[in-house]
Amino acid sequence: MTATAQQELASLAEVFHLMGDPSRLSILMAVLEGARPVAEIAAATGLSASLVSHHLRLLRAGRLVRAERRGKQVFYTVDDAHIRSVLTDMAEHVAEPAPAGRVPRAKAGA
Amino acid sequence: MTATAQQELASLAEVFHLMGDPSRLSILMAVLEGARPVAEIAAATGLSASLVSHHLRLLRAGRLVRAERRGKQVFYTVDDAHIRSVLTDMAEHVAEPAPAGRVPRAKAGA
DNA sequence: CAAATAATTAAACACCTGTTCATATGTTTG
DNA sequence: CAAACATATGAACAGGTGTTTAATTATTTG
Repeated sequence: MTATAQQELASLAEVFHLMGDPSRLSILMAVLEGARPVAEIAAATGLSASLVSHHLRLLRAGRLVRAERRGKQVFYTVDDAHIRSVLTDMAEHVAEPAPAGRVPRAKAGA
Repeated sequence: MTATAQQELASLAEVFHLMGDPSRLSILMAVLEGARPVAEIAAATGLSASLVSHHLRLLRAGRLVRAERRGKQVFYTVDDAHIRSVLTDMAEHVAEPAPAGRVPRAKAGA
């Protein structure tokens, strides 16, 4: 594997890692439709403003969301269209029912 | 937010979390094109067979990969087409160059 | 400038997670 | 059955991560 491929893999993993936390994911969902201020995101997700802010910083650093200040408030939105399609795709995947008789356990009785 | 929505969110986050680790992501990449035995995955990714096996168990539990035994070897493949499209989509996202003048720092000089 | 609102940051804690090393399980072959 | 190969599992360790509480920095408004 080339060095640049390694780097792209790391970047890709970083993005997924950012989406792999329930709090962050709900934040992303909250700003999926349009720009919203932090307090509103906090209210919508049920998380504290502080925690939301913490996560938003990570999401911003990973370029998953964009920030725009309007007066006292700071509005956040999803940065990219890809994020949108990914969230949609994965939602479908998760929605699928699990085919029976998969993921066999190691032993029957144990 | 409804209780089921919370649950779907958790499931969704779990899937992303599984993809959010460089080792696991490289394993997924390795089995993206077709079924491969553990030893081959280990060789392709540069990870130990033990570590690959550990991760494969998690990926199996999350239904991201499927296992099939052929003699001494166990072949693994990506479980679902959605995973494929997601990986493709996100690869594109990451490949995009960062627009200049984003993610402003807190202070100019500091 | 002081007060109030909105958001960010810092420090600390509890918990989880990836990795390694050693051992065990399963499977074929002599 | 014993040996060899392929994979899986268990225990233990190091480092990372999400969350909370408290304090701080912007921004508007009296």
